[in-house]
Amino acid sequence: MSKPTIYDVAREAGVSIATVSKVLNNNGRISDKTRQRIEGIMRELNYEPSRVASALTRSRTGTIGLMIPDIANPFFAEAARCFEDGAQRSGSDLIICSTDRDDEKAARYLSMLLRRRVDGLIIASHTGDESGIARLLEGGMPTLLFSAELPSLNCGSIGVDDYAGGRRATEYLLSLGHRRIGIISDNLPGSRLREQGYLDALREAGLPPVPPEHSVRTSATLENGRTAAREMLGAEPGIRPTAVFACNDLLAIGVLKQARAAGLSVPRDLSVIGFDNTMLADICQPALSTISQPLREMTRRAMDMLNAAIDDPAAPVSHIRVEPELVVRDSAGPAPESERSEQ
Amino acid sequence: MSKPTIYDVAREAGVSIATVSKVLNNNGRISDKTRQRIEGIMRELNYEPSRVASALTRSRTGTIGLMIPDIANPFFAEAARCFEDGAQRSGSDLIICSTDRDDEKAARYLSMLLRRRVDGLIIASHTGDESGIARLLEGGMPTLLFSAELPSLNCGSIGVDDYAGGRRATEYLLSLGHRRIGIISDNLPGSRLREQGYLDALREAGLPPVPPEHSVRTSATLENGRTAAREMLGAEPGIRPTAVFACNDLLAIGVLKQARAAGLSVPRDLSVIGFDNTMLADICQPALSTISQPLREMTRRAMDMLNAAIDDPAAPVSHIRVEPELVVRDSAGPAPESERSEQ
DNA sequence: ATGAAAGCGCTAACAA
DNA sequence: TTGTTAGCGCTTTCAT
Repeated sequence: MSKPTIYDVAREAGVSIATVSKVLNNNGRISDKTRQRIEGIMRELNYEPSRVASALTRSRTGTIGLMIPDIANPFFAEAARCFEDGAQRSGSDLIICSTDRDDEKAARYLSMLLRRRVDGLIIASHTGDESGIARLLEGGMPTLLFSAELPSLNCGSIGVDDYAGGRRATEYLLSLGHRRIGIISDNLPGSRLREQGYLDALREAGLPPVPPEHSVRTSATLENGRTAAREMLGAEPGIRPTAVFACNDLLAIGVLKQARAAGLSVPRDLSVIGFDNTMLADICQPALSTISQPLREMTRRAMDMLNAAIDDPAAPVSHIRVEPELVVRDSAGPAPESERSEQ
Repeated sequence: MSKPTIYDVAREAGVSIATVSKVLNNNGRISDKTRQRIEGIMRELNYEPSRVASALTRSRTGTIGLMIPDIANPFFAEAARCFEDGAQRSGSDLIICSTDRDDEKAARYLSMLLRRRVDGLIIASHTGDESGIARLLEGGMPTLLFSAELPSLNCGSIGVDDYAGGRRATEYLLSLGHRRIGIISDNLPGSRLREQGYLDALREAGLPPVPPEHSVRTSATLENGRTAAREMLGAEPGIRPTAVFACNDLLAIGVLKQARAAGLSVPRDLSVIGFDNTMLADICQPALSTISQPLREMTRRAMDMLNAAIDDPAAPVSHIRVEPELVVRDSAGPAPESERSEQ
């Protein structure tokens, strides 16, 4: 009473297993009559061909690994969903691994994925140590970096143009008349680029360098955003920032929360802009103006790139950067009259 | 230059593959000396044993399937994270399938999981058609229903006590003096139980039956919550509900949004209570009072149950119901003076 | 158009 | 303690 195998189907149909295999994979020449008979029997037997057996003979398992920091983080959950759909379209399944940005955990997952002989790997969780990825590449594993570039490695990548995004966010704030603009950034490489865009935008606007107390770097949680904001907004009006650029939505929402707790009205007393445009941006109050990553497009292209790499591991890798977009909602407004820049 | 196999290790170590297999699985008697030599060689060769080959010989693949409506939905993302950790602890990997509550999609995923020969299945996505699950059970697939019971099927299940949760939410609102309490519920079986708890609580409080316009059933999106609230709150004060129980957080947040749009202050003019206690409840404004599902505990026990079923498919199934808990935040308050019930 | 047979990389008796 | 061997359920030449 165990699961039927290809032998059962063959016996029942009075043909050889080779024939059954051919109808399974739709190759070879099979007469319509036998094909239909065999298909009927498969249905009758509730036959499900073993993908583990076929993975052993072919070189492909039809599974791809996705490493992210945490599936419970809405940004990555949304990305994972897109990847899942993409994998599905190309007949693969996804194994999602939440690394918590823990190098040891990441290494364990990596080994697991290798043992599973995944066809390819998408890494959306920068692990700090490039050596693991370098070894993957040496081993010939098709690998794609998502939202992270490692220029020293010959590994394809796709991500939003973080620098442009940071710049765009800052320019928007500047255009609203803000001149004291704080930043809360994450430790990740992408976040550093966003910060660089921010700095350049300020410099080009002729503003003085950002004082250290208006720039904090932390890791991306709501609570950290709050803490950072508490310090930054503690100063008196006229000194504290009139706007802050948070390098992701979670941090931005922490700022919103803290502003409220401190009795500051957003956007009247303080403007806030985030990054990522997760569903949270639409849920918080006031709704968050933010920089949107075109996830759907990014993941679609990522899957295309990965599939290409799987089909031809020798193909040259590419690095793609897509344009982020400003999404205006309600959390950023004109700088207070008294603080307006002259431009 | 392909991936090393057990043969490569054996040759290099000058032993048979059986010996290598034994150190791999830590069984059989192996002298410490050879074990260490073999382990050294494995490391040297960067050997990763093929789990697909071992899955073919043993009966287990070490993977379990998780069917949910949508990984991008925070409640399920949080649950998936817990499941992932649980699977990890027992040495398995998770394949997550977002069905969008689409029966056809669910069927496709189901077949894929069967072909992958998953060791077990957690179904957290009620698909409406029990026949698929019935067939699974017949086929001997260890299956666990999460947040859904199918009394007609001999399938283990674990979930929160929805009835008690609905009741608890409603009693809380009653205790705040509300007497016109609306409900927005989902189509899912769990949601119906929550609604039943709500109805019973109202009846026992001696309140008149809920008029139809104070009870809407829709599917769980923020937008639907908003729409439902728009209708329900359109009536004049004195007629419209002073409180609404939304059967999940997403719907509740929709209500919050609509209340704000309609110029109603929460909780002064309207109290709102949700269900699930997702991270959203803490992010929205005012923070949402809600009924919490002890996800961590539920998923831990779920994994235990599933593993037990995998180890002994003949063992009797159990149905576990865990207690939900009221989490008080800021979205529910006393009923307006003029509306207080007498009790 | 169909079949026979040799693997794929492992595990698990059973021998030695 | 170690080795031999027969599968596991498929795919894929190569014959027929």
